[in-house]
Amino acid sequence: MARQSTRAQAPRVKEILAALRRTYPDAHCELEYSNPLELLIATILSAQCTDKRVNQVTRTLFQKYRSAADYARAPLSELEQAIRTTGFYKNKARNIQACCRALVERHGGQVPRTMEELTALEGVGRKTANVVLGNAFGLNEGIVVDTHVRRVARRLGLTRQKNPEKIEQELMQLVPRELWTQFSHWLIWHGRRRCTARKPDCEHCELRELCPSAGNATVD
DNA sequence: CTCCCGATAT
DNA sequence: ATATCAGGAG
Repeated sequence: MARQSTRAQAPRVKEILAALRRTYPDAHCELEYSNPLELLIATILSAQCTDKRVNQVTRTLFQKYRSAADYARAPLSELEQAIRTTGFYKNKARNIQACCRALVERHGGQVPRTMEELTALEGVGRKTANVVLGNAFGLNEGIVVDTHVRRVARRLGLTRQKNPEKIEQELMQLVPRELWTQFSHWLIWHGRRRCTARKPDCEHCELRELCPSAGNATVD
């Protein structure tokens, strides 16, 4: 049987967007930052780690390292220890340093504002680039597809894809561009508060009547 | 596909 | 004990 076209999905998508807006009117980036560089570093640290822990680490990290040059010249072992509790700390420390050295050498110590320049940085893929573009610069260049967006979008039947880039392409066809950044926040908030990975709370879910997985959210 | 990896909820 | 957490690179 044919899967539903994006055109056939359109009315249901509008209802889902309205319900998300109604349920999470204050959804926002929960990583704490005060400039684009801090958001870039926080997002690199957020891989397979809770925002809560990232914020715990960055609160002190951002006092010690204030510019790309600060990370670029720091002893690697010192950087590793400072971020150790976020996990994957050797990769993350190496990526942050290489990334910041590239910022100093190619971008005058500033964070670039294009997808191409961002994803050319070490440790920065489309997900991290979309977080920075959308939240630090207010640019809707794409849709953040993290573990929550992937799981919730699949459970809601908005995509059947598993590859994050294919999921992003399909979601971009379904959601108006001016909502891309908010849409990511809505799905992430929903993924954390209701549609959790291990024990989704379908009984109290505000999207229950719009969700094909309600009651048996077996999709990962 | 595998590897990287500590902290926490279940 | 084990799954999961705002992924990316080889």
